[in-house]
Amino acid sequence: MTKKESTEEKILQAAEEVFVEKGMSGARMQGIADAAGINKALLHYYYRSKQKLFRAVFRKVFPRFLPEVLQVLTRDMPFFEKIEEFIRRYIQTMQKHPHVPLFVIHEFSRNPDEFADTIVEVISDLNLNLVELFKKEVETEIKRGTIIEIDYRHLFVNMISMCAFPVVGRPIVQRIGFENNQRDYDRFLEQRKTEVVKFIIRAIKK
Amino acid sequence: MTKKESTEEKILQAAEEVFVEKGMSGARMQGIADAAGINKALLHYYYRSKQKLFRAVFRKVFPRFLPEVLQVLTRDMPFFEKIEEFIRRYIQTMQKHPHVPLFVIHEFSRNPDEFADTIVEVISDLNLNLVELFKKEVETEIKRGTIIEIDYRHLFVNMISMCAFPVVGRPIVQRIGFENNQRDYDRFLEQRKTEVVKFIIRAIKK
DNA sequence: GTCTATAATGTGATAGAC
DNA sequence: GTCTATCACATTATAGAC
Repeated sequence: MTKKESTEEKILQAAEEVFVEKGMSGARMQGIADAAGINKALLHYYYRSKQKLFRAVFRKVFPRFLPEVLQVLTRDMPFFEKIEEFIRRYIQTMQKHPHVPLFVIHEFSRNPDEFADTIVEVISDLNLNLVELFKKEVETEIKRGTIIEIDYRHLFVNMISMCAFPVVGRPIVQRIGFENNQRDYDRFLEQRKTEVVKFIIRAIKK
Repeated sequence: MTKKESTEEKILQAAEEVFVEKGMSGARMQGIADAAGINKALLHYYYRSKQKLFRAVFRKVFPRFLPEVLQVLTRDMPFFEKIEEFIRRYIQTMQKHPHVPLFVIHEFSRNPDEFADTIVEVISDLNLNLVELFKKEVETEIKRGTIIEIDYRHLFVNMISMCAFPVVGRPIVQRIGFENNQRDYDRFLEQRKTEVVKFIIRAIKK
């Protein structure tokens, strides 16, 4: 690895930390430089502007929001097992990168046009057909009579919601429902890997 | 109403709009002054600093996140109907104030200590016993044999998640799953008022 | 109470030496 | 490629007239 690549990578890494924590408008170039252990001017040498650096970070982080986990949907395994695997992995990923969903949603909400192309691009690469694939699979199971009649979009959003929201809203949910006890909430999230699966399957199984 | 109260209220209203849209660090005092149709200096005359003004806004907006809707839980009505009413109202409130949950979560995450007292205070006023009350009600239904054995916390978080997340994550979900069609997504949210209820009841009914 | 003008500082970005 | 020094401008906040 050349020295150039190393520094550039170090900057991106530091920028990710700072941007994800403080958001675009809250982050400071000086803070990123400090986190990277380099000089402010170098940031501009490599990335020209704060906005361009942010775009690079967003491009890097976004895929984790619709994690590779979606790939699970392509596997050849029974429907219920697939759901189980999906839930387990999605919560796992959220636990590993707890700030990602809030970061992605927040920045994208504030500035949809800025990142629409990035999202479309990433989706096209990874997941375009995956939603369609999920739809077909749900419809197949309905015909088979293994699950009840249900709109695949509601089912899918229910799944994502129950996995992502407890992580996105953690600061508040933990404080209100768990006396702000971190260990308890970690246990709670761990339990959800099985609880959510049971809940979903019970809701749709015929 | 005196002129003083009127101006102060106008400022708070404008500040709410701007802060909720851009966040604490993204908002500008000039922008708030413009939105209120007054001069920048007046903001400081009434609220001394940006931070103090923001605190006032947060204090005002937060209760909508755990809406008065939680009060539904205190009503004397059958358990399943109560759930139905809760879901319907919660989604309704989120539709009406779609930016609130993201705003509250984002700002609180970035600065928990700054708002912890506000949250505790509001919760104490409104909802402290409500979670406890929900717990008892769930346990009663379990004993009665009307619903399956389930941890009330998972059930409650599931309910909140399926209502709030589709609104919080709307910009992205709408783009990925609904070709960014606003009407379709509005319809989708409207459907959820009944779909989520059916989903939940099916998941817990014995 | 409300305004204009301005101070005081923060911040993104660039120039230029090495 | 990396640094120091600095510019240009945005932004919060205050002073002081009315």
